[in-house]
Amino acid sequence: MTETEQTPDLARAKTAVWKSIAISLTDDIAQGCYEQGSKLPSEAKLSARFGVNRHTVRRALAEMAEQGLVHARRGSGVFVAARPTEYPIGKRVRFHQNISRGGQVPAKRILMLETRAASATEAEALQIAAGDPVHVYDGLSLADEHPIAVFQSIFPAGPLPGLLHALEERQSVTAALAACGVADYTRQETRLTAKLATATQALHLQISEGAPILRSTGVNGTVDGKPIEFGKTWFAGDRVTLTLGAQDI
Amino acid sequence: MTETEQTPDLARAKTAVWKSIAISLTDDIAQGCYEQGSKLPSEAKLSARFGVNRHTVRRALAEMAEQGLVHARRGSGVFVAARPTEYPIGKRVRFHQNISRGGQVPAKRILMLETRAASATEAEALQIAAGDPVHVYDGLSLADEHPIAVFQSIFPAGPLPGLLHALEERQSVTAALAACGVADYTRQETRLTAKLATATQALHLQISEGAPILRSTGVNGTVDGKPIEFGKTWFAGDRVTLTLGAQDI
DNA sequence: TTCTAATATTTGTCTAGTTGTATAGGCCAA
DNA sequence: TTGGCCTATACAACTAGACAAATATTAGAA
Repeated sequence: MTETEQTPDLARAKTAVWKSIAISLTDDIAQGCYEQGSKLPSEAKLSARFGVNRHTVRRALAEMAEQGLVHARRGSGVFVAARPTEYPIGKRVRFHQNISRGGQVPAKRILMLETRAASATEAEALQIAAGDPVHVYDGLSLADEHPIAVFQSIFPAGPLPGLLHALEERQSVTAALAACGVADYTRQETRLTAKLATATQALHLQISEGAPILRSTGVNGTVDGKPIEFGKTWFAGDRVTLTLGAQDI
Repeated sequence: MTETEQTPDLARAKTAVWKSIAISLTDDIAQGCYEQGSKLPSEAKLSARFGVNRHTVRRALAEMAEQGLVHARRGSGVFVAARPTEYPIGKRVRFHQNISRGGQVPAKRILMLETRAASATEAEALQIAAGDPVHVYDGLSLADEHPIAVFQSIFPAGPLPGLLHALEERQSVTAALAACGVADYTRQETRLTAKLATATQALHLQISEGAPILRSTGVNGTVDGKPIEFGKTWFAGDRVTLTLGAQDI
C-alpha cells in the first residue's frame, strides 16, 4: 500500500518523514494534547495514524527522547517527560526542609519496608551486632513529581519496635522517629562519592544506565551519640547539586 | 557492519533489568541481610522496591534458583538456600578526602599556569568584570602516586601580580597566596555534583572515559569577603569519597 | 484450648500488549 | 558505490492483568 504516495511538493521540500512526525508530535505536546507524564499512543497506533512503518515512528520518538521531551519505558509506553531542572540540595540533612525552602513541592514515596538481619557494614555503622534485626526503608525522593533520588534508611529494630508502622502512616522519617520516642537526632558524618547508575537505579530516577550518580552515606544519631539511622542516598547527578554554605566549612 | 559510528556512550553495556535485580539480591544475601533459610520479601514487595513488574522479579529469582541460591515454595515464599560461593568483592575506595580542609591533598603536580581573560562565569564568581585578566592554575592531585583529582584554580590577576611565579616555586596554593600578601582565606561556598569523565579528565586520572566523577566547585575569599579563588575539582569517583564532619552540616 | 472454616497472602501459569534490538532488503540521491 | 531513509519480519525484554494452586493467618465454634 505504500507505493510512494507522497505529494510532488514533498519531493521538493525533502523533509524526512520521521522528522515531520517528530514535529507533529512535539506540536501535539505543546498544544497540551498530551499532558506531562501521560502516555502517548503506542508505536503501533502511531504508525497506523501516520501511515508509516513502526520504525519510522521510532526514529521520531528517538529524536524527541534525545531532546528530553519524552521518556520511553519498555513494555509500558512512551511518556511525556517533565523537563529536568537542576536542583540544589542545601546543607540541611532533613530532606523535606530544604526542598520546600527552594519553592518546590517535596514528596517521598515508599518503595519497600521490611525488617531483616543487618549486614556487617550496617551493623558497624549502627554499632550493633551483625545479624541483629534492622528496619529497612527503601524510598524515592521527588521534587515536583520528578524523581531526585533513591534512598535506603536502616534503623536498629531493637530500640524501635514500632517504627515500620509509624513510617507507613507518616512519610517523614523525623515524625516517625518522634513517634517512637526519638525526639531529636543529628547527622554525625556524611560521605560523598560519585558512582554510575545501575539498571534499577536508572529506572527509578528515569535516567539511563551509566549516568552519573552522587552517592551520600551518613549516620544519624541521638543527642547522646547513639547511632539511630544509617542512610544511603543516590542522587541523580544531572539533576542535583549539593550546596554547602560558608559556615559549613 | 551497522552504523557503529555513533556516540561513544553506545559502548555502555546495557544490563537487563532482571539481571541487575538478581545481582542486587545476590549481593544482599552475600552481605548477610538474608541468612540461610530465611524468607526473602515477597515478589510483590520486591517488585515495588525495584520499581518493576512482578514478572521481572520472578525472572531474577528464577536465575538465582537455577544457581541454587534460593528456592521458592508456592504459597509460602522464596527462601535462601545457600550463600553465593564465588562472589566478586566490590572495589573499595582508596582515599577519603576531607572537604573541610579546603581541598588540600598530599601531592600536587602543575599541569599548566597561564594568565588570560576571565569568562563570564569566572568573572561572576570572582566579582570582577568579564575579560579582566585572571591567573589559571591547572593541576593534578595525587596520593600514593595515584592521581585522584584534576583541578583548576582561577585567581584575579589584578590584586595578585606575582602569583604565578609564586605557584611555580611552591606547590601549595596557600603558601603562594601568603607570599602575595593574602594571609588567610576561607571557603565561601561549595557545590557538589556527579558527572561523567571527559576524555582528557580520564587521561589524567587514569580512568576510562565515562567513569564517575565527583565535581566540586567553590569560591574562596579573604576574611573581608572578597573572592580570591574560584576553584573546580574533579575527583575520580571510584577512588575518592569526600567526608563531611558533623560540624560541616 | 483446640479444631474448623473463612480469608488473606504468596507463588505458578497463562494470555496479551508494548518497547528495544537485530537482520534484511528496496529506493533514491550525492 | 555509499549512505540516508523507509519497509518488513522476528525475537527479546518488560509490563499488565487475570486466575489457579499452595500456604499462612485469623475468626469463630465446640
